Amino acid sequence: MEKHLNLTERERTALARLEENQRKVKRGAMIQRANETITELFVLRAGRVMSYVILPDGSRQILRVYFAGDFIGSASTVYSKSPESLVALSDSVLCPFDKHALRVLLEEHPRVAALMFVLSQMERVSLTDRLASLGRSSARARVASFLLDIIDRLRLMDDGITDSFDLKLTQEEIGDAVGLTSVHVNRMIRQMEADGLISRSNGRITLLNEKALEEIGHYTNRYTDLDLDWLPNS
Amino acid sequence: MEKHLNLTERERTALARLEENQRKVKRGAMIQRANETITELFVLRAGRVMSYVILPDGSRQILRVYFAGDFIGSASTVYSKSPESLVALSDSVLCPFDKHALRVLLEEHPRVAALMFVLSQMERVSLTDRLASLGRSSARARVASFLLDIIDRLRLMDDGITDSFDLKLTQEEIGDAVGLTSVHVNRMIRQMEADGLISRSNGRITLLNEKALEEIGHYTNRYTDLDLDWLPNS
DNA sequence: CGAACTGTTGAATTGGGTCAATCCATGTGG
DNA sequence: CCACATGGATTGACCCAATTCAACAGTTCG
Repeated sequence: MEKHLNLTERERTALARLEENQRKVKRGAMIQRANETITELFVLRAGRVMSYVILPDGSRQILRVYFAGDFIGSASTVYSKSPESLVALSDSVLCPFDKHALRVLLEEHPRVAALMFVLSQMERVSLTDRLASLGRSSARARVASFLLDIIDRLRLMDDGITDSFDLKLTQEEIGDAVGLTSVHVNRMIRQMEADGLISRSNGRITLLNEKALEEIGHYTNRYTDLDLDWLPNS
Repeated sequence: MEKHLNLTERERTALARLEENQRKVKRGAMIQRANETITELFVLRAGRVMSYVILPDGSRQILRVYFAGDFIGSASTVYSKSPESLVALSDSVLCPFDKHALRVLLEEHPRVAALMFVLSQMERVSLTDRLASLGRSSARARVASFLLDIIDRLRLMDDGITDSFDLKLTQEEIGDAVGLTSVHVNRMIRQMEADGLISRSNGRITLLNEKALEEIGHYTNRYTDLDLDWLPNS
């Protein structure tokens, strides 16, 4: 994200201070449980994390998958009890910090505050895209756009990624993210494989025809084409 | 929202400056068209507005309904082309301001910046609730939670509201908001009416058994129980 | 007054869910 | 090194919630 805003030394230091403390967590570890009191948020330094909620009938909705560099748990800035659970999808490194540290940061570094606002807006738009996907498209489309979103977000962090990536999600989890059962996710994936759109080996997925997948999933890459010039200059 | 943060005179003035210009729009007026270039955002001073996207197959997903006091179009802070359309659901009054005005505001008033961040987080959580609703619950549940969300948001602005409100949405629009067809929305509403959960006259809806509706819709009111004490003090 | 929405209802259809069996890869403890 | 347990992937048969299609009624408004 820093590529969009030339941070001053002072700002850089202030942000780095948030990452002073580190906590390693194992795959599957619960980082935050829904409805429990929270005062911390995190920078995800390495690994992969998901947020989700469990409905009263036991079904799960995965809200978002997070990657290195993301701020997570920022709902704690508004609610005293967490609206969502956070679980590590792979061994991860978290940098926890108190919401009061965030206050100091926002007070002293208005440009960083603006940046936080912007990041929050990006996440909002990403959620609306997924809302449209769940509300108005077919199972096939949902799976396609989900895969595309994940790979595009991985590309933001790692320029080396071309057309294949490690999903680190079971088909059940994919289903819980896009509102389908694991059985039906499997059918869609196998169908996409049969159609030559993707291929798989181990947990690794290769997108063989990204153009077609974008069409199927009604997908738009929002991560290019940002306009952050209006942000305060150093 | 100001009830949560005692703004100083200076801050109040700065916020008021955003509302210097007014624009009246009629019901049905397009305020912002998806994919068109944008540089403005708005404070919705009076009336009701919705945001939505149209998918390539022509179907529509309503992303959010906005009420007086809401900031709208804030995606313009990140994207040069609007990711969503905005249309007035009733005659409305908008206060447009340029994103550069937002920059000045954020630079000079860190507490206001923090507040904007917080509002943005609240909207994010609201979207995740709806995501869970679309992804993992039945038609009945979706309609129930949608109605509850609307009435709770109206209550925030108007303490006089008890159990009835004007939806100002057609059944087709409700469907486009919760991912159903208008036909099925009608069936759910009539069923809820037959079950004595709601009643209707004109466009007005009365919730006869809110407790039961919350149960059915897996609904949690997020608007109570906020924790904003950490926000910078004046 | 007529056109164009909006709401309502029934009948037929279907996309995705449910249930259940089987396969397969990884452990893991003895 | 083997026997067995466990969790995910895969597939088929059947089911059902929601969609589609279609007809009609009530309202609004130019």
